Amino acid sequence: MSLKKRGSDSLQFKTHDIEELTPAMVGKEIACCGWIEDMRKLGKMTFLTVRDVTGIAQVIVKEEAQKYLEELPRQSVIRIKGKVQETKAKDFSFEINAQSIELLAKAVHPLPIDPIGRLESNIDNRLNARALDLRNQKTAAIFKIRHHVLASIRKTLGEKKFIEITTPKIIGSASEGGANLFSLEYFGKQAYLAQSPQLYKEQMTIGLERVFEISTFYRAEKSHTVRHLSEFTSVDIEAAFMDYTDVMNVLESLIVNVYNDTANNCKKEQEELEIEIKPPSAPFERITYAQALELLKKHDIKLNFGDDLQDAHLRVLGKELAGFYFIVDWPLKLKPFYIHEKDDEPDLSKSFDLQFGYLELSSGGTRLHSPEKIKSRLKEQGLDPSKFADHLRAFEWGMPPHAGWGLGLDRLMSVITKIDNIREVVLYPRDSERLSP
RNA sequence: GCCCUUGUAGUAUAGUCCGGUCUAGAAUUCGGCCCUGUCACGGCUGAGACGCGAGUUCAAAUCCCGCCAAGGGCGCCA
Repeated sequence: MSLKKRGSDSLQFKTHDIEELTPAMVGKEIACCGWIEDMRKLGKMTFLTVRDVTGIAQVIVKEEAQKYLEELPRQSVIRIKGKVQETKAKDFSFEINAQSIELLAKAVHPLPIDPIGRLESNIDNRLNARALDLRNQKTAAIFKIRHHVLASIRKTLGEKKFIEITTPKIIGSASEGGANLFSLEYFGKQAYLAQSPQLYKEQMTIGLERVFEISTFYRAEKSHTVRHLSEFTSVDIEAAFMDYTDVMNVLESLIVNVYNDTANNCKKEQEELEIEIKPPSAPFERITYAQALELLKKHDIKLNFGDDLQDAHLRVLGKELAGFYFIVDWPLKLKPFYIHEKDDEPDLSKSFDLQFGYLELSSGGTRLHSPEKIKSRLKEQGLDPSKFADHLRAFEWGMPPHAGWGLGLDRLMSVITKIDNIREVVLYPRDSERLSP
């Protein structure tokens, strides 16, 4: 029996992944590996279903091979050598008649959750046993989709001439304002975990013009909701010579491509999750902040210009505007110091949020590139420009006009998979209560 | 930081409102026996639980209080 050949690779353990087995191989001797998902003993023969990451196969064990079945609990890892043969099974088009079974690793029962999901374990137990939870095909489907989402994002941004970068997560200054940062001791100095690559990605437009980063960032807020985590994955772009409408278009086509790619590449995963990924049509609806206030007025919610849109308000808007939509032209005072004002209406800003229903997925805008303007905005917001000296120096070196956004990948995942709790779509979520595993 | 809800075998649950019927039930998992075409196989059988502490009561899984844990909401989230 020859070992599995995959390009120039050969695998020591098996001749085939399970998905590579076909009814046309009846009579052929094969070896494959996987986890025992189910077992039905019928006297002098036993049916196993064995799963690897590619699929599931039925194995029949009888006669002498039955000696291998002792001490073989479910979820144990086994290597099967056998012959492909025809089957009478309902759900399989062939089966493997085992000649030998090698126990590679025993699963020690009781297991902390039901790994195949017949009894749906609660999220707490599943997160405590996350690796085992990935044997549940619903859970595995989420992270297979996530892989395709990431691949799609990299493809789209690469095609649009964005260069992938990685910026520091350990930073020396917490002076940006806004969210609370985690602090840590760094060789005797005070350091912080970055909440965003904002300043670095802006600086990188000088040398690389269009950059993007996909990384985890940190926020030390005791938020207790289904949409917040202390450690989250952000997709960030920054592009020289673009303004906020340009980067909105980038975001829009990125989202549409993600939907198209996952719709096409993740058929099995959609079945597992009992969802249909339906690509949205571009352009997404765009309403201004002022129009959002008008809409809310119709629902007897009276806000003054300059009031932020609270969660309750966004829920109302989300019912009016199903799916993806942009809220643009926010009051300047609601936006961070680096956001550019509108040329004709300086109380407004060249900014946008991308929403899905009530959920904010992304925010971005045209950035200031004049260091003088940034300094005065910093002062307006009660921040000390001297704390930004490193950053502001770069603005003296030929900072191009630029725009960008940050997109919450985990929130996007929860929208795509139609799973409300963000913890479901993150392998090992970190929130104010959970630090392990 | 504030508010609400929930803690019963490994898992997921019934019972809690209205204390006694609970020696805590069914399922699944796990162990043993039987079974040569299962497919959530089936049959027989065994093991396994009231989060912790204090209280009320003749009597507490059930009511009260505290603690712990979990889930959710608000706020926070440049």
